[in-house]
Amino acid sequence: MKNTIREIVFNAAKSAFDKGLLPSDEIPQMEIETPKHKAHGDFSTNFAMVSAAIQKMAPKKIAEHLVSSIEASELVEKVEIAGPGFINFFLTNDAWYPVIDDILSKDVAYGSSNFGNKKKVQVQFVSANPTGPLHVGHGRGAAVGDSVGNILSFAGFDVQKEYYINDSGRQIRTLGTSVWVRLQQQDGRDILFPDDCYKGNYIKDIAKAILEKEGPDLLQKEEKHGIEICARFAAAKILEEIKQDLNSFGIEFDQWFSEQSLYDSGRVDKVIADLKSKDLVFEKDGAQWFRTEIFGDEKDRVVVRNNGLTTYFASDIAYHIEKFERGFDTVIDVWGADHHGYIKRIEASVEASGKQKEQFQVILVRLVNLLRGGKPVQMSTRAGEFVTLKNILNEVGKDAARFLFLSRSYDSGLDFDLELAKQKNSDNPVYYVQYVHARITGILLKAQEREIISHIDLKQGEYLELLQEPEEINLIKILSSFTENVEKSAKTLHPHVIFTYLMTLASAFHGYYNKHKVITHDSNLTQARLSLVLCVKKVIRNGLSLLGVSAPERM
RNA sequence: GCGCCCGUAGCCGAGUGGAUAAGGCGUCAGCCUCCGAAGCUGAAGAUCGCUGGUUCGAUUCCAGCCGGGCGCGCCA
Repeated sequence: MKNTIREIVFNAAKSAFDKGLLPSDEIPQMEIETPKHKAHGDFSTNFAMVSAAIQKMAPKKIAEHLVSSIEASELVEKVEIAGPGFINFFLTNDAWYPVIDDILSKDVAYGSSNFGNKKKVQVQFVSANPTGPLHVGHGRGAAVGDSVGNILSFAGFDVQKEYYINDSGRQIRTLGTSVWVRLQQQDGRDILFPDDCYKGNYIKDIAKAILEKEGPDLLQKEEKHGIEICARFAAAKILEEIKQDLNSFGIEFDQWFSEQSLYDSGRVDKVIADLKSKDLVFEKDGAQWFRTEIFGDEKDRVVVRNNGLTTYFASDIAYHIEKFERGFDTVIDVWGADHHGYIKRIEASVEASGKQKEQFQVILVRLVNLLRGGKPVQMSTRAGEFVTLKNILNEVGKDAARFLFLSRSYDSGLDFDLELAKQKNSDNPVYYVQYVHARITGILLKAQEREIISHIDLKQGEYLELLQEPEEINLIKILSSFTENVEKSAKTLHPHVIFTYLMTLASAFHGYYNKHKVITHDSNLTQARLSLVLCVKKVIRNGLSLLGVSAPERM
């Protein structure tokens, strides 16, 4: 619809120039926007104001000439000049009806577009160490990453979702030691539990599980070997549980990428050697440093320590360069906001490999404050006690959790109240939106029962011109803006744009429902309204699915 | 101290440089013999942290200050 208006403005500008009303045929960067206030029309352009300098003419004068050159159209009811020179377009009701047939025919694809031009994008998220269960913070990151992937894909990007497994020797060895020590303790030996080991109770469970599998001989093994066995077993088991948790959170990754594989294939060594040959890595104090400072970082960073071991950063450089070698145009990482100091470092790696730093983007997700009835839930990392993602899913359910995680911009902190999330009332926005879907399904079934329609999934709108109520036209307008909202969400990488859109649509529907009956004694009008609400149902479903939330037929 | 992020009503918060700053919670007053009340309608509530600057126009961009969060390891 916006593009149609843009065309009308272009043509009018050209015609005004041809007629000699405007001195220049240059068309500046102008906006076609939907005004905040209905009194300002359906669409508005700042053409006259931004043209003032080019045309050397007062904005109002330009607007007058432009408006006088607009060709009459069935879509446009009237055009007004307002304020400092805005040109406001008021469309006829007829202009909006085609939206209904468009939605009915595109169905699950309505809202998708070619905005991304099939550009290859990778979204990497969660990527938690396989050393313990996922917690709330991972949940928010997971919801954000998964939705961003869905939205980009819907907007026409070629998206791959990836999980980076930090399974490098060092961390996994600590995990192995943790299990090994617990094993010894459970066998009655008096061993002090090391401070840098993982303290959670899940370690004890893993110790029991491995003892069951390997038998008591395990305890007699030489320590180094025993730790190794424990490490492998524990990492595999935890990763399996992480996969299950993510699965019940509705998330599937296209690829699980192992950090260890970067070492095994020699990529880490090769990258360091390459950087050294370009003099981007140098030696100081017995360590190898990457000159990240020349790329804008605060200081240079160590990639190989003076004890010969590589840092986490070393494999991260190799990993990000490897991603681009896989052909991605853009690589997006979803991180906890506490890692923001790391961005410059990775940008440096990306630039050093010859890519633009804009091709690497980081979504920083702020922390989640877990509450119960307004009071903070105590989480002691010292004791390894925390509320896991699994606990939350069991308590509040996938849909409520995901919707709340995406309810606001990720660059704000989020209070997640377990009591609130469980409530099935208007305090809980997920039900507000899902209720629309269930409610409409109810109406359609009723209409089918009364034999007004033979099937609840109409393929084409009927008697649309009977939709004359302002609430009806307003609903269609909101429906028609779904695609541009998806694009905006994709462009800004902000899934909460979809959340806000769904709330707006749901609110408009509930208001309409309370004011007007869909099923009336007038069968033509009823069919028209059924066409409309079916479209609302489909768009609600499409929007919810981008957020990974289900659209129930009944609640 | 340096760097990044945030500052919008009592609270939570939306807002591609545009005209009268969404919505929700909470408060107050209403709506079910009628398609699902997990819903709706109305009222009250804001010097958009402060001060300058850029602009025809700033909540939005820039600078400084104030307040909050996070980060500044040869940890991951």
